[in-house]
Amino acid sequence: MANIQQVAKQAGVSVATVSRVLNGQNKVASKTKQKVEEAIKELNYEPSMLGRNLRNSESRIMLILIPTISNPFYFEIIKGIENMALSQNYSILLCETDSKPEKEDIYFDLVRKKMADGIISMDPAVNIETLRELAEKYAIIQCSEYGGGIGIPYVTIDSEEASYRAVKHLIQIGHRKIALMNSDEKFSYARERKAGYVRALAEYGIPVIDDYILYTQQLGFEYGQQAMKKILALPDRPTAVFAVSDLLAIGALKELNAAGIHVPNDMAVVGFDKIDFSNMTNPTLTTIAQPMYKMGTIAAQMLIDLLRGEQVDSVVLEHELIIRESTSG
Amino acid sequence: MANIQQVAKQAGVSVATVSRVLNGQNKVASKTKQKVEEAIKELNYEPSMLGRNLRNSESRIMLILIPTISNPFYFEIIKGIENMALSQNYSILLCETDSKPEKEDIYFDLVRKKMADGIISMDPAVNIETLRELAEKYAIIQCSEYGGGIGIPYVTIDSEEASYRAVKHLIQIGHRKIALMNSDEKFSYARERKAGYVRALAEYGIPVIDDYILYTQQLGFEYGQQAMKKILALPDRPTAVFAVSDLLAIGALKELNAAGIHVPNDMAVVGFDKIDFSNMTNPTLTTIAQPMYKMGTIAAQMLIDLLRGEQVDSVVLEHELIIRESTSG
DNA sequence: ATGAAAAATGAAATCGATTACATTTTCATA
DNA sequence: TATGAAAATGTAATCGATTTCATTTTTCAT
Repeated sequence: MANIQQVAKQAGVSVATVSRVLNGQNKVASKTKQKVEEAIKELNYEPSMLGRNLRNSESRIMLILIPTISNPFYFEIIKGIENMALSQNYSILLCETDSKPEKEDIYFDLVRKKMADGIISMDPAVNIETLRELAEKYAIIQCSEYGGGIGIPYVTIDSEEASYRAVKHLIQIGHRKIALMNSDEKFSYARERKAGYVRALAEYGIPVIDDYILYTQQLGFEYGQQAMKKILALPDRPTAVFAVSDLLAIGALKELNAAGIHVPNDMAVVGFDKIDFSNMTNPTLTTIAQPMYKMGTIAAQMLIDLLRGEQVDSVVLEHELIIRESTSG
Repeated sequence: MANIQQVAKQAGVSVATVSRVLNGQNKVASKTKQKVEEAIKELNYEPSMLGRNLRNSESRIMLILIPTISNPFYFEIIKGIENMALSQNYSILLCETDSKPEKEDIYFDLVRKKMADGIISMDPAVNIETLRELAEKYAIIQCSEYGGGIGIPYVTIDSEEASYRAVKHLIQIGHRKIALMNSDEKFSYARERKAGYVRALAEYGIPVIDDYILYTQQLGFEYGQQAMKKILALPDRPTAVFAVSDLLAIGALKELNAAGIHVPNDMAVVGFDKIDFSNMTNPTLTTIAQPMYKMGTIAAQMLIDLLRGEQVDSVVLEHELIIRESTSG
């Protein structure tokens, strides 16, 4: 495995010249350049990023923190991040935290140890205080989920408004007994989506019934199924459910199917995220679409800007209510 | 951001001593050790992996090549890899190739440039010749999908046998007109699964009908839907379908649903992979389960062994036919 | 107290690149 | 042809760790 010294020797020039050829910017006489390129080819030389990175004090790696890889919601975001990163010569380290602080810390260490230049955090469970401290020394962007007011730039959608629209849609098609299948309120998105739910109900003078609001520990089919079981056991059963995640909604649909309850006639269902699978269910799922790919590219661009020392501002992207069979027989 | 020099100065020792304290192995007087540790704490020192990696000529990063992140089949494998990697102080760089050689090459470059120590390839589209060449100089493990006979260790299941069992199951419950929804035969798994299909039919004296074998360009719901449309248009319609991926099978189910064809009564369906979704469909999907998590941990361990210079042998893991509603009314 | 062996520590080379600064070469012009 | 500016190239420091080998300190039996 040749190094730059050997290339220099082979080409009969100094390492500086080889480096200049490598990086293209500086002027090198075309004859010299040719000699160097030949030497590179002959020796099958590939510049080591280890050396380059040390010298440049950068790793050109960005850390992506996600709670779990199992939620397809993250797919498109990751693709967006990856493409933007790649186009600017960054690679991405995908880190699944399982929403556990210990695992989070392992990954934070990678930044502290210069193995990664910055972080795009999508983990709603992230310890916000740790994140804030870290952000003082390192470049961090929040994507999708965020803690406001801590000075870390984020890109997201207006969850409150999206939720409001989803619930309003249910009300407008005639529902008044609407359940909310939420996740833990320690997550900002959970709080916001609840707020939107409450606002929509309030606007139509519908009282908020505590029993209609369920909390799931995690996002996953099973949790949606369980929550739906509880809803079905309610004495005054709701006629509609708004779930804060497609995964929950799909689990709910499954449970409704099993119970022989017709969707949307007996129970309407709305999800959130528009994951691919939400169009494969029977009936297909009404849901909120987020511009995930775009969110990813923007997050990556923001991080790169931040790393360049530029000022970056938070971004709120548009969302869209996608009406499908689960709310329109 | 302190470096080892400053710690040494602060502690009144040499950098060698600090390094020894850092790495624990060498004997350092406990008094000295304490001084150093205090200095580390005072300066908030974190050793830079850039320096360490350059010196050690390793990056402690392993590359995971997957065709697309959108197939949940990879979830558990990735988790397995990640956990094993983490436990041995490796990080994983997740790389989506989209089965495009250009993208593949970008990632291969990371290995050539020492940004990654080795590769776990799960990409069936990977250029096998490139991979073989690369394997001469770098550590590579094939996971799930593999090219045999090129001397690169792999961990996988017996796809031919799994496919044989799936089709045999369909035959045993009474089907004789069985379609195969395959993907491109450039992939080894596609060839093997077809072979298993053919063997099962042959065993029962059922002729192979070319029209019953469909090829999809990719694995994805839409492709399953399209293929099912073609099957439904067949003059002598099959009564069962074996799809080589759950994604295809789920798309097929969707299409059957839309066409008002009852599963399994009018058409039985078998998938492959046992992704989470496969239990959420209506009806639930009969499928082949692979020990994905285990496959991941083994692949990671194999790569680490390879990096250590040890001899590693290929592994074939068990699979299991999971019979659910789509084949048992 | 002495000396040899063992333990602890330090000096300096090394990994492989980039780059500031110094030096040499080129080349147009007087 | 001599001269000076511009262009090309080289020298050597640097990034931040690890590690070999040399040196110093400690330990302990005599």
